[in-house]
Amino acid sequence: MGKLAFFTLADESGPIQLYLEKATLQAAHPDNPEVFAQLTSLVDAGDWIGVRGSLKRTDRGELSVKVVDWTMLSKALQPLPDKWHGLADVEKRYRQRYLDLIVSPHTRETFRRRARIVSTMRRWLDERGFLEIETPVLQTEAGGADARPFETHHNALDLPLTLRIATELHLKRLVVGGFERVYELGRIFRNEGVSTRHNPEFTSVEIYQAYADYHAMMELTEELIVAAAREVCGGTLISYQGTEVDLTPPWRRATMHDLVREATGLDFSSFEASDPLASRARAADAMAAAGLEVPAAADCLGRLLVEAFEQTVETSLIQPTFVLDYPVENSPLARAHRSKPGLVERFELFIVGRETANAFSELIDPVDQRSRLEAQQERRRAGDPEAQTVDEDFLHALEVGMPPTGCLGIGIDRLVMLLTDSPSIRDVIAFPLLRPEGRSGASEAGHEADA
RNA sequence: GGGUCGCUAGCUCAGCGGUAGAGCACUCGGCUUUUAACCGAUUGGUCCUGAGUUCGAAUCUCAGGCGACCCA
Repeated sequence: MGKLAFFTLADESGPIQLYLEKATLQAAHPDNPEVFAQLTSLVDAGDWIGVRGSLKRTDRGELSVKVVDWTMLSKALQPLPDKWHGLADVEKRYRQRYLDLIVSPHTRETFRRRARIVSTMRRWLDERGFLEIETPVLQTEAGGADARPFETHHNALDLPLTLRIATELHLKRLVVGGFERVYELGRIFRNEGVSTRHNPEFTSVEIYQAYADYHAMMELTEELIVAAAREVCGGTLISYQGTEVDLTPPWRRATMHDLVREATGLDFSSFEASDPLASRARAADAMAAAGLEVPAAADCLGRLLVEAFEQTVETSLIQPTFVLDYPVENSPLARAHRSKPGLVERFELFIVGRETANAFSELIDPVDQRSRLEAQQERRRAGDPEAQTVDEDFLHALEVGMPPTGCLGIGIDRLVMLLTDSPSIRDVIAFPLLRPEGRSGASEAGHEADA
């Protein structure tokens, strides 16, 4: 049996070396000559132990605790992953996140940053008089976005319910009620596929400001995201997956028409004809001639424009870019453009080729809103499962009277990906949705290991 | 939805038609100023599942499961 041993003791604040000297321990425990052997033989990597002792620097200069007493706080029954290689298996990192967190400081740092981003955004909004109000997750009608909801059921009321796909329609009711600045930062659920950019439950913040329009929301977007970037990246020049991204405002503003024309040479405003079908046909021919796909579901000029944008422009928008003025057909909740017929006052923010925010001057005209939602309902009947429904109570609220309002929605997960240099949305969600494993899955994963 | 790749010990991986392996971890013993791997020994496996080909399958074929990445 030796006379000396070294352990590394770590808690969330970091590691420190334990200097274990047989003579010191025995002198402190004259009644237990085996104290050194017990400590070195009973303690394994992963156990939680407590120690008492004095600080010293070893001959190698490492700050250490010279241990005189110790106690086992919690025993690890499962061995830790290889201390050098860590958890290389991506799937295992997601399925057993607790292990990933133990062995990967980088993963821990990502979730610390996520927390700081969220708290910075809340503080920024609170300081400017925005009020956070929680709206229902369980809804009889899922509205406010083009997406399919999760369906559930309330037993006592025998009532079918859906999980919310957006917070929009309730926050607008609050504006009707007189709150001029409201927001909600919370979980949204969409019954859709899973990818490096999509998780069925994700976090968004929606912000509503009365007497503002989408131009004001652009400035708000810049300031809010810059505040988060400064908090976790220390500035506005960041690197994402090897690409330099400059978040210094002001960010580029460009209309969807101009961006599509730049990329393809196609001027969609020139396709307009007196007959909507003729407009659509002219645009379709031009797109086909330019080598673009023309999906049948894109049944009008506006949808074709968006299609052309998605095919040719979207992924090329690396530096932050506000894309302005969307077709009315794709934006049933946005206000008609003040000067451009057929368009709405809406922007989406793209960074590293990904939609990161969406905003508009709100549609507050209840008559216009009703006809747009009825058009959506018609699409739904025609087989589009993502088309919106008519929410009569929401329309009633608009009839009571809503002030001009700007709104903004930001995808928190995608923003966190950007600011933590994470390639997959699963890297920024602690427990992303995964298909259950057939055999060992849930039961074995229940035995947690500790650091 | 399409394609490519992966799944072998707790972890990281090798083996690619002929007795299932290595390093680390675990257990036991030795060493003791170490910074991923000190020295010895012992443990440890439904080679993802199922079917097929074969004298013989972790290995080849097919189907399925679970993932990763790319494309739409």
